[in-house]
Amino acid sequence: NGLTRSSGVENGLTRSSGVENGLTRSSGVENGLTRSGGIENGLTRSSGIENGLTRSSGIENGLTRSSGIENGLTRSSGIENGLTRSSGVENGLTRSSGVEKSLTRSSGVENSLTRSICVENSLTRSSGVENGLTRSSGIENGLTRSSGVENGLTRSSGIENGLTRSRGIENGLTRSICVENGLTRSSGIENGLTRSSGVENGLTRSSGIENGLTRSSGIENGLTRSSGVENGLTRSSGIENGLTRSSGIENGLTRSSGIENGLTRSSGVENSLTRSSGIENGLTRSSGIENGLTRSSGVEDGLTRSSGIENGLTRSICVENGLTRSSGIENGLTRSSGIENGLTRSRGIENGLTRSSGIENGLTRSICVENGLTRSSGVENGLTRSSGIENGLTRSSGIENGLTRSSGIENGPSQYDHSVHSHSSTTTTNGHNHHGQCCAVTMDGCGLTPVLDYTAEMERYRSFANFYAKTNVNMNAVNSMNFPQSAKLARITPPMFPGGRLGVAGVTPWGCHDNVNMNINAAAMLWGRKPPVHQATPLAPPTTHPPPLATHMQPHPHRTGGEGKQHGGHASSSQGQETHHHHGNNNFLSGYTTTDHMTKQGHTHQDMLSLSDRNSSCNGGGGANGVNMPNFPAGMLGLPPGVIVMAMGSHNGVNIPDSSHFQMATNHNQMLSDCHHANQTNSSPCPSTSPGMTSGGQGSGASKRKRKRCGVCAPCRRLINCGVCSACRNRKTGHQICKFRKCDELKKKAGSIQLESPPSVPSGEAFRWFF
DNA sequence: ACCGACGTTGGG
DNA sequence: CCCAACGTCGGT
Repeated sequence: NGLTRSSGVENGLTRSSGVENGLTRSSGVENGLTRSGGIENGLTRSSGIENGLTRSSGIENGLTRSSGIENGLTRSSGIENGLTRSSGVENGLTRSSGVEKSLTRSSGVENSLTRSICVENSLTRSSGVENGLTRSSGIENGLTRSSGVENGLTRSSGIENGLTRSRGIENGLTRSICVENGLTRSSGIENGLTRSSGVENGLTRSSGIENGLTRSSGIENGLTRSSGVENGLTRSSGIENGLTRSSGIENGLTRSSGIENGLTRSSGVENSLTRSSGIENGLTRSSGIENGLTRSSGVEDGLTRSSGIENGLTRSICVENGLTRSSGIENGLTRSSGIENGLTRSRGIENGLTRSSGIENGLTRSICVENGLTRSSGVENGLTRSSGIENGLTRSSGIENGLTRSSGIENGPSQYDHSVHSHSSTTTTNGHNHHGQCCAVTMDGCGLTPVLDYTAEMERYRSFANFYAKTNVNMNAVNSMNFPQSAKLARITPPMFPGGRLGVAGVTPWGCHDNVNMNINAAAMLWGRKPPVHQATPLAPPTTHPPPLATHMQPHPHRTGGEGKQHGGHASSSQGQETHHHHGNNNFLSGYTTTDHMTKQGHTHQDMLSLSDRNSSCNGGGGANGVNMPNFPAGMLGLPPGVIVMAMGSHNGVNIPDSSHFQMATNHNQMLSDCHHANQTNSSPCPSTSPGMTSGGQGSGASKRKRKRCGVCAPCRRLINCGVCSACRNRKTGHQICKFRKCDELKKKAGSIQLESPPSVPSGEAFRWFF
């Protein structure tokens, strides 16, 4: 009962088959092929096409329409009750397949590829696109929309109930993968790459970006937002319930990874790099920075904040429960590393270097310094403070339980001018502390005050930490379950710096000789009664005796004490060299590379987010090409077995190695799999043979039992029947699963016991996820 | 090897 | 009881 009509066609083929009550019409076609098959009650229409191929198959009650296309390919297959429409396309490819009750629309496209695959009840729309690729696959009840895009790639895949929207993009790549109930939105982007993958219930939004890369992956219930960025790279990965926000950035790199319940925010930054990684329950914030590098990594429950900085480098590494803050700095370097429960603060500095490293429970503060160098290293439970200094040098190194204070100095001590006369400036030099009090420092009027001050500061901080922790607890409570993923999420185990052991080890952290000649205004101050008083209070409760380092290491099983010690001296000395680099170099990027190299500590896991090739397409990231992820232990975000990597068949858009796909994938596997024995065997998520049978002797002929789908192979991951294969067409009588969903394991002979490859998906397999 | 069909299983 | 899907058989 169908109507098939062809008119004004020249050398074209118009074919309708298996149609019931449908209308198939082709008009104004030239040299084109128009084909409709397996349609029921559908309307298929092609008009004004030239040299194009328009094909509809396996549609039920759907409308497929192509109009005003030139040299384009429009194809719809396996659609049910959907509307697929292409109009005003030129030389483009528009394809819809395996869609159910959805709307797929392409309009005003030129030379582009618009593709929707395995979508269910969703809306996929592309409009005003020029030379762009818009692709949606494996979506369920989601909205994918691209509009006003020029030469861009917009791709959504494996999404469930999500909204993916791209608007006003020019030459950009927008990609969403494996999102569930999430909102991914890109708008006003120019030449940028926006990518979201492995997100669950999250909001990922990019707007007003120019030539930037925005990427979110492995996020669960998180908000990732980038706005007003220009030529910048914004990346979030492995986050759980976190908020990552970048706004008003220009040519900057903002990266967050391996965060759990944390807030990472960058705003008003220009040409800078802001990076947060391996943070747990921490707040990392950068604002009003220009050409600066702000980095936080391996932080736990810490607050790292940078604001109003210009051309400065602010870095926090391996901090635990610490507060690192930099504000109002110009061309300065502020660095904190290997700190535990410490407060490091730099304020109102100009062209100065403020560095704190290997400190434990210490307070390092620099305020209103100009062209000065303030450095603290290898300190344990010490207070180092510099304030109101101009062109002065204040250095503390290898101190244990000491107090170093510099204030109100003008044109004071430099590295080779050792005349320190200010009574308020005290420096301990001895790298070796003979016995606790040997190199202790005393100062008039400073006996107790600093202690109180420090205590107050730490209390303040701790209250913050507690507050923040509580906040997150509540946050978690809302989400009920403790995230199942968190257990699987690679533990955040940044290799720690040698910490307070630096000085003890006898290694001069900076490799400088001047300390020996320093005028020592040695004064004793015994505020080093550290352990019982305030240090061991809230954060490191009962364990007083084990060396602090060991204590610290405890929660990080991946790290070995030997490792820490082994690299201890090396790392510190490297930092010393690095210092010089930075000092003489205004370009943070160059020093940046050096730094990374040094802090890598021999780990080969560099650039775990696989920035690599993406940099080439991003100005901001370009400079950071050599950037490595410092201090990430082998286990951190490596790809464990079971990783799935989805590239959606496109070889050019691949860049899969995104570490973020890690656990999420595994979880997803189990979710999709109907096998629930995953935890019974750790080697294989789902035994091919039911546990009960165990045909005693040999699995040879036995196994008459019905086998289960493995749940992890590519076909098993498919959600929707193709609707066009033989199995689908003969569903009523055939009782067979869709050909494209047939488990790879079940395809094999029943007898063949697979000894080798466990269900971990071979990388190649993942590429066929939806095909 | 592929397809269609039937009997049957296992889960909801 | 229903449904999805596995195992298997026979035909091409």
